[in-house]
Amino acid sequence: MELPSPEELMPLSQTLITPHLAIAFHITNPSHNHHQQQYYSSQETPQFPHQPPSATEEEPARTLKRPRLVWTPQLHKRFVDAVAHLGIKNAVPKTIMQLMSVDGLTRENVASHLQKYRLYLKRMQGLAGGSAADSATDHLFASSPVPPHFLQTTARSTSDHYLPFVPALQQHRHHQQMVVAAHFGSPRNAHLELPILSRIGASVPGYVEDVESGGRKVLTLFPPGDD
DNA sequence: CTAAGAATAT
DNA sequence: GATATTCTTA
Repeated sequence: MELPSPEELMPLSQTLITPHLAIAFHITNPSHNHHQQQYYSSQETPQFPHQPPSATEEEPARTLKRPRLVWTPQLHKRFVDAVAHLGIKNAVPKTIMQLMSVDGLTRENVASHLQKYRLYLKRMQGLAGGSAADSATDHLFASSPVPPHFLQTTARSTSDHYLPFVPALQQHRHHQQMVVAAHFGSPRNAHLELPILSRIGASVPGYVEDVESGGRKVLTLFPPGDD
């Protein structure tokens, strides 16, 4: 099965800044500092107010506060594809995350989304007749077709995985995106028993996308627009 | 100890 | 409401 080549992949990206940059730019908690919550390209150089009296120590990357993840339809599609490919059994946050191989995507991100998605699926099974289960909330979930076997009332025993992992093709239409300097994409999760994963060495290049959402700067893993 | 999943919190 | 974080449990 075709695995996404770097060119085929959506410009999946995660706004990431190195701990060093975060410190240097004094980027901290968005809820406390949302007015300065920004992510800078390698060229934009913000003028930060000042350095806190005793904050010159490097803070571990895992301790840094990550920006809120926005689940774009593209990203959700990757999620669904991953779940479909894995089968309900193996579709747990960690595995899904690994198969998605989206740079910067955390297990918690996936876990939270999975929880919501399962609720959606459950709610959808109730409406077997044909009445649409849309409440403007499900627009995201409705954006990607739900694989039939997701809606099994009881878990299957055999054949639960077979769908090819179809990468979301992207017509190089995303122009001037800000390419961030920080590139966390490395063979971070490159050892797994899953055969497919061994072939997925690819993490996606980094693009930065600031998005206004409810007055807060938020980060997207995909540029807005076409699919 | 890790991580899934549900329950809360922001 | 969407996503994050906490909490309990496997």
